[in-house]
Amino acid sequence: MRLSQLLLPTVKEDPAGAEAVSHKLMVRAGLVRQLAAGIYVFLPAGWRVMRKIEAIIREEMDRIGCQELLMPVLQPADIWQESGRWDEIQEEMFRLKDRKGADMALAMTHEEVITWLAAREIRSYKQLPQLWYHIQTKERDEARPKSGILRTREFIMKDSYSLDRDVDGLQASYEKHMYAYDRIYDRCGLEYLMVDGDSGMMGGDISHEYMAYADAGEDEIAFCEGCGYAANVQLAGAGLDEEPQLEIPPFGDIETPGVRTIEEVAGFFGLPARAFMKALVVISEDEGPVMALLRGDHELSELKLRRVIGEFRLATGDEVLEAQGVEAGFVGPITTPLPVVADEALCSGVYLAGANKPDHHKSGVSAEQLAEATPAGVRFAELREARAGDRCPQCGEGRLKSARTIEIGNIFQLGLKYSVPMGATYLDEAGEERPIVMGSYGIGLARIAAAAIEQHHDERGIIWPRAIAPFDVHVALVRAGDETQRALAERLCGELPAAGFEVVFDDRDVSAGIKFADADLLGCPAQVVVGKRAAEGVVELKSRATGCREDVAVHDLGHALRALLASA
RNA sequence: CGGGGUGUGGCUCAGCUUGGUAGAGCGCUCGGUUCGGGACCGAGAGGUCGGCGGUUCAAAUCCGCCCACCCCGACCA
Repeated sequence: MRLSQLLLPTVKEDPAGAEAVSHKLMVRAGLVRQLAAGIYVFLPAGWRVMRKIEAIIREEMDRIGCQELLMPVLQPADIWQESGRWDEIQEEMFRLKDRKGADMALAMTHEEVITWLAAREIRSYKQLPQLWYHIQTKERDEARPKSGILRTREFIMKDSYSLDRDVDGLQASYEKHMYAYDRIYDRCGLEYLMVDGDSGMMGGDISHEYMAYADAGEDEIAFCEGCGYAANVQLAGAGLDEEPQLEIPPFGDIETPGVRTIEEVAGFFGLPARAFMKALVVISEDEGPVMALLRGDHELSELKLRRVIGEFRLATGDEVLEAQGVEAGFVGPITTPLPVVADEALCSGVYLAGANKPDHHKSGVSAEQLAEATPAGVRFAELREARAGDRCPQCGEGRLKSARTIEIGNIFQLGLKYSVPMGATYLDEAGEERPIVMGSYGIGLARIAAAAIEQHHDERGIIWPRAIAPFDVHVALVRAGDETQRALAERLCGELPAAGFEVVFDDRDVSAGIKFADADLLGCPAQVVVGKRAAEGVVELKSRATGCREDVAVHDLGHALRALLASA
C-alpha cells in the first residue's frame, strides 16, 4: 500500500470538540470521519483495523462452534410487536414505514429475528443446543451520541445467541462465550475485566459486562484487588465500617430556618454528613409514592432501589408536597404515611432528619422509631452506591477501588424472555413442548478499537497492538528523490509482503519529519526507515512501542521484524 | 428531554461587545532553494460568514425563528 495513493488524511490539529483521546487520534490518524452526530465513515486504515478485529472475533466464535449467519437490519414491526418491545422501547428505535404504509424498524439488536428463526426451524431437542452469530450493523437513535466512536447511533456489533433445552445448557453456552471473549480481548491486546451486569427486573437473569480500562469510558466500576471482586458501581456491594456514634441532640424538633440540603444542614449543626438521614420521595410504578432513606453521606443507587420497589422516578416538588405535606428539604420519616425503604446503614445509630414541617429538623432519630412512625412499613435494604474506599463486600478484607471503563461486550442469560411470547419451542424426549432457553452475547467492534487506543498511545499517536494494527510495518523512504534509497525501499516493499508482512510504504516526496510524524501517529508496531545507509544495504528498524531503533542489514530484516512484531 | 456552548476558505480559529472593504496559521496549486523529527522564499486559488426572516442607508456583527454540532445531566436491548 503506497501512502502516495492511500487515502490516509492525517491532520495536525485535534478536531474541534473532541475530548476522548481515542476520538482525537482516530480522526488525526486518518482512520475515521464524522458524517453526522454519532455516524462515522471508516477510512481505509480504520477499516483495516475493524477487519482485523472482525477476523479475530470470527475465529474465536467459530472455535466454540458458533455458526455465522446474517440477519437483516431492516425488519418488519410485527416481530417486535410479538416480543412486546415495539411498545416497550421508545425513542431509541428508528422506525419507518414502507411504501405500503407498513411499520418497519431498523435493528437495534436481533433477538426478535433469532427467535423468529428458532420458532420456525427448531422442532426437536435433537437440534439443540445451537449457537448462532452474525456481525452486523445496529441502529440506535441514541439520546446523546458522544466520545467519538464510543457511543454512536450506527455501529457494528458481533452478536450471538444461544438456544438450549434448559438452564444447564444455557449455562454451558454462557461459559463457552466467556472462554471465547477472554481469547478475543486478549488477542486484541486489551486490559479488561468482567463484572456483574444489571440483572434487570426479570429476576434471576444473569448477565456480565466486559469492561476495558479507559479514562474516556462512561462506566465506573468498583473492584477489589484482594479477591478480584468487580462490579458496576451502581451494582457493587458496599461494605460498611464501624464508625463512632456522633453526638446528636436528644429526640426533639430543632428549628432550622431555610436549611434544606445535607450540606446546609451539616454546616448548620457543625456535624459531618453521616450524622443525617436524607429522605427522597420517589414515585414507584407499582407502589406509588415511596420514601427512600439514606445516610447523609451516601448516594442512592437507582438500580438497588429498583430491585426493591420496581421501576420508579423521582417525585416532583409538587408530588413531594402532596405526599408528605411538606416541601423537599424538610421531609423525614417521623412520621410519614408513605411506605419507607431504608438503607441498611441506618439500622444502627442515631440521626438527624427532616421533621416534616417547614424549617424544622428532628434530632435523635433511630431505627427503632422508624417502625412506629411509619404505619405503611419499613423495609431495610442496601440502597447506597458503592464508592472507593468501601470495604469489599465479597472478601470483607480489601478496599474497593474504582476505575472508569468502556463496555466492550456483554453476555446475557435471557432465559424464556423471547421464546415464550414468540412461541419458540421444541419437543423433548417425552414429546412435550418446551420453550427454548436463550442467551445473547454482544461485542462492539469499534469500541475494541477505541479501547485499544485509549490504552495504548503516547503524545505522538497510537501504539497499536500488533493483532489489530492497520499494518505490521510502516516503511518510510527518507528521500524520495534519492535513487539508491528509492530502489532499496521499492525492493523491500516487494519482498516484505511476500514474506508475510503487511506493509504500508511512505513513498511520498515530503520531508522526513512529516513521514516520521505520520508513522508515529498511525502507530503501526514496526517502522523501517530507508535513509542514508541505503547504499550499504542497511536500514533503521524502530519499534513504535518502545521507541528503540537499530540499524539492520537488509538481509536480516525479516528476522528482526519477526522478533519485533512478536513482542508487540 | 433539561442546562450550557459553538457554527466564518479543506482544517484549527480570530473578527461580533461598539454595524461600514472578510482575516490569520495550517493545508492546497505553481516556481525556486532545502532534505533524518511536522523546512524556507516568492506567486496564486479558495468563503452564499449554518438557514430563513426582521431592524438599518448599510448586517459576519443587532433582533426573532429554525437547523446542525459539541459538552454536562436525564436516558441507554
